[in-house]
Amino acid sequence: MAVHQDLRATNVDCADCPIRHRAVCARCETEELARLEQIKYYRSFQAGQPVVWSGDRMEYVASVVSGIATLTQTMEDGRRQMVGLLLPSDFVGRPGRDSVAYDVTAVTDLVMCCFRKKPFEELMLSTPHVGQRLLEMTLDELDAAREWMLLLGRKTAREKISSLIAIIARRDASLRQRKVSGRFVFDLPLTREEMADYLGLTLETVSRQITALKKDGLIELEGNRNVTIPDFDALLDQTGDDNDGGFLV
Amino acid sequence: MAVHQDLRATNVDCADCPIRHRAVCARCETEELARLEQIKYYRSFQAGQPVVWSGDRMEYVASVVSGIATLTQTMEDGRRQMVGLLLPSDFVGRPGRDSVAYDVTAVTDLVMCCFRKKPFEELMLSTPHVGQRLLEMTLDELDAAREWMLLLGRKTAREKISSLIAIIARRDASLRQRKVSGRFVFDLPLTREEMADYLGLTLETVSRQITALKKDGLIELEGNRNVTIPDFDALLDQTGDDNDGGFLV
DNA sequence: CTTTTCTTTTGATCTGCATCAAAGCAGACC
DNA sequence: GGTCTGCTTTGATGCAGATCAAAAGAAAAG
Repeated sequence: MAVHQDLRATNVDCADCPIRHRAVCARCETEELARLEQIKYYRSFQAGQPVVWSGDRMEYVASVVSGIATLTQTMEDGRRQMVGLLLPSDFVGRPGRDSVAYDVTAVTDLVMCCFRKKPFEELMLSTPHVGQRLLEMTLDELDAAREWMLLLGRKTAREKISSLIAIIARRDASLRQRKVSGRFVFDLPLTREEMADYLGLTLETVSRQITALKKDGLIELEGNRNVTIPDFDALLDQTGDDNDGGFLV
Repeated sequence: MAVHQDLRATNVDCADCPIRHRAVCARCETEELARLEQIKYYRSFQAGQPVVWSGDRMEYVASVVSGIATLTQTMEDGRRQMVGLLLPSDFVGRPGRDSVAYDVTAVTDLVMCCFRKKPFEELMLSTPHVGQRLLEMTLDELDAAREWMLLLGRKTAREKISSLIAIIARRDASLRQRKVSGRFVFDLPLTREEMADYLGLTLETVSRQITALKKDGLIELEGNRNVTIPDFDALLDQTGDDNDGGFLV
């Protein structure tokens, strides 16, 4: 999720935190920053560790400082669907509701910047900018969810994998402030099984399709995490999307 | 989307409009109501008519007064996925962005209560309650989208149809203020093809599964729109969901 | 009432992905 | 080094749902 250009980071701890950035926005009061600082704290999780379970109370809202987390839903018989992928600067939590409807899990080691919910909600009421920013972020997430629904409902396995690799490449590039063209090199943050849960496939199908993309020269692999995309547009052609560049998130 | 209990409707024109209700909330100023009235207007659409196309500018935000509309995404080769279903009291539009990313279509005759975007955005800045309510609604929609993603990614055809019928029954019942148990009778607002677009299936599969549910006594059909659910819990058992009643939307 | 058009059902066949099974690989730990 | 343990690949087979095709209803139009 992109950070506003008119915002400046004031420390490295939480450089990408969208909430905090909003608080130090040139348009806002320094008082807000002070109040956000008071209710802010950090939490760390190890790779694989649950952050919260579906149905639990979550007494804070938070943004990802570093690492990756997933939101997943699980059916009684164990079928699992990922419904959210949180990268640094993404937000999680629901002001106005105290329990979560899905499992949140740390995929890699994870640091989150948390705000206790009650004071955060009060802050939202008194400072419209914070709520405004949150609405904007939630609407972006909704757009992303709708893109994801098209993928789940109508794309083929090959299109799904191509889309996911393109999404990760793009987000990785934007986090590193690189531009979106030329040769991409990055590590897949997810296992084959996690990719399958993202895409509504089995891990075997994911593995087979990645092998196929490799054979077709659309991606190169070093080990089974490190990916190189020699020609990003060629990969985009495989996603089934209108690749006119007008892309969200 | 449920309307707050502490809100009262003041006219029949737009009885379920969540924005307007918020404006006449006992906690809010009457001034807000007056300002909302100034920027409000109604638009009607005939069944089948497009409301906006993907990529168009949408210079208003709106809530559905009566009728049904869909949000759909379409791939170049014509594959289509519904990504939103708007029933009365649902909201559509994006403060802060001027173009839409999907087609909005009237499924039945449709009346929408529209607010010109610019003044609406200004109103949001000055009256936190309106923005607050909008955030709440957007978060609800995001939860619904995530439930929908589980359906698209992991459910079988039978589970998908059962889920859709249950969703429509529940929303129909809540619109009519009936309680959620006992015998449900209602009309399907969607054609088989529209249901297929909702569920990520083909219309033939939808038809076959509906026939199967009928044969198994889980639903009764009169014509091919009017549905009776003799035993709602029995239908819920077919959806694959934890039917502990803790359901959103 | 008849004709046209759209929607729905039903049938036959095909195929993409799931499932089941086993072998290959790589990092962690002793 | 060797042995685990968890991840990934590859193979063989099966099946749910797609596709192709046509008939049967239902609603709209003349």
